[in-house]
Amino acid sequence: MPTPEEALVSIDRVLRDAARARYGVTDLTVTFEAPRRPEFGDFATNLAFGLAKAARSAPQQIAERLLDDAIASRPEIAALVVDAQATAGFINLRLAPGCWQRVIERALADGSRYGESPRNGQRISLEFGSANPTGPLVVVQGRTLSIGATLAAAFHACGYDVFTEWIINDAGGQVETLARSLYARYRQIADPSFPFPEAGYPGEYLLPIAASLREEFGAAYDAADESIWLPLFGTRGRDRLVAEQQRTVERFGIHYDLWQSERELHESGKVLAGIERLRELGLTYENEGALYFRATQFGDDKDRVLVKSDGKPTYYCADVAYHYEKLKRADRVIDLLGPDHHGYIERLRGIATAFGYEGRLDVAIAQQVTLLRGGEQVSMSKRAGEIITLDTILDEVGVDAARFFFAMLATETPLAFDLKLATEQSTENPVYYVQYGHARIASVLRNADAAELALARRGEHLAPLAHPSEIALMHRIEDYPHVLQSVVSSLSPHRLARYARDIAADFHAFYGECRILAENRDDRLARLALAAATQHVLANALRVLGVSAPESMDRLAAD
RNA sequence: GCGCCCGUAGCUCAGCUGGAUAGAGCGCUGCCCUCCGAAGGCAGAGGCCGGGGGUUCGAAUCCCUCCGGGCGCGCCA
Repeated sequence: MPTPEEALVSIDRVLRDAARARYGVTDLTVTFEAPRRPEFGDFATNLAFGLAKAARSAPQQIAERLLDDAIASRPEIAALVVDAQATAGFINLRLAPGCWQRVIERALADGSRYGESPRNGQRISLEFGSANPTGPLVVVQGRTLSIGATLAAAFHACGYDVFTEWIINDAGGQVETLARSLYARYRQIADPSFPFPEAGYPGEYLLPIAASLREEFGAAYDAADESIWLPLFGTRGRDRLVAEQQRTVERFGIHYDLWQSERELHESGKVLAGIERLRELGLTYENEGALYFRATQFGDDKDRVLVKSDGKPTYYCADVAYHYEKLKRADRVIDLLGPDHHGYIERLRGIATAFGYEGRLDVAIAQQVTLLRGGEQVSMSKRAGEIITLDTILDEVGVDAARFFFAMLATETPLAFDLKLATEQSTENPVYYVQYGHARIASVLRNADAAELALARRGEHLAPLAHPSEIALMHRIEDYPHVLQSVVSSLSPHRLARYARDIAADFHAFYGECRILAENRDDRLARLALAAATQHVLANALRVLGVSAPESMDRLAAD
């Protein structure tokens, strides 16, 4: 018995043969899709609509004839198809359960690797989540982190070598602001009347850092000149805050291969090298003392400043150099940026094209998160002081719920995130539904006879699987590798989160319809195999999402 | 003014390259544990898919336009 994919290849062939024989149409593409409504079968094709004009007849009539010519009259195809109908111009097919059972065989054989693709040697550089080193990570960054990390894991599962990078924006004026704010806090420990800078960072998170600097330095810098303390406090503050950001990221279950300091890019000469390369290419010019990049040659609105008239390079300049580095060492570079970077996309693409890497850079924008609390908008400006840190959310809802929730939404959709719902009703988070599915299977498998379960896992006793809820679940399992591919090809990790929910729903429905530990031994073996296969897929999907797959969960108390 | 994103059920959101009666969760109304975990299942109510044109056998999906909401348009980062 062929797999569903193989069966569709055969059916595709006979349908095209039939179309050629009857209507003389040769350049025909047949696409199959799973219809929304299960009563329309496992797969449907709309090819009769495309033929209608050339064949000069109604789609429904064409569908009926193709069905007669291709499916019914070919015994080898008829054996794969238990039901085939032409309705409203569509050809609806129901595959033999044996095709679906092949999927379970495969899932059981591959286990924790099911859905993965072989290594393909392609190198991906993925940058996401980067932040100023001037404060703790906030809730909104949880979204970028979650999306980026899931994307990275999906690329890895699809056979790519993924290199994840974070850029520390530590070369601009904001580090000076940090230094002044921190210095003021340091002085205030000894002299509470010491003025806090007007545009400083008022957050409480600087207080413990100031305290530890006081402990280390004593009063050593109270009378020091600004030229002495400014770089020192800037560097110390950056190091402490980056370390805290790294702790939060790690706690969120995310690993970075590189934490790239922007300052380091300058100090190592890489920025100069990047500018030099552009100069060689004839893509720079000077105007009023500043150095410009000819961005308009690459579709940008205006040329962009690389080096300001005061001799200091811009942030963009560092990014030019950084992207030059990334493009040289990766086959494909992906940036996942925040919503305030729309205007930046063309500029980045310009870099790639200028350096001769056109089409190798993708920039995705994760849209804004608006914070609400009980329907009221929460202001999130750092200057106003009220910041909701990512750690706060992790404390309240846990890593699993946060990872799943943020990955669940399409990247380009703005999100209204209600803190009250997230914290008070965390048990309503769909992640628990998915995890419960996994735990429920684990529980059933524990109740099974160990020897029998081992036998079932060999995937040799699947023949009884034919109930609609069993077919639906097998179909869903078959879909998993395609979902992973689609996550990667469209940079849409939310599809995986949706899929996890869907397969959990299919399992729960199957569980309600069919008793897994059935009286009949054949049924029992087959259903144990299906449950075990489902468990693998759930665990694999959750792993990519960065969510744990528990063997058991605490029962909720009855109301 | 120009550019990007969004507008789908009371709320939060799916709907992949155009397909059949537009889906899910939460919330709401009913059922279902002498049986593998009720954080579950089944059934139901709830929609001019922002408005208007167009393309198509067929449009939530593509094109144009208008209306709403958000965000960008620095020698800031």
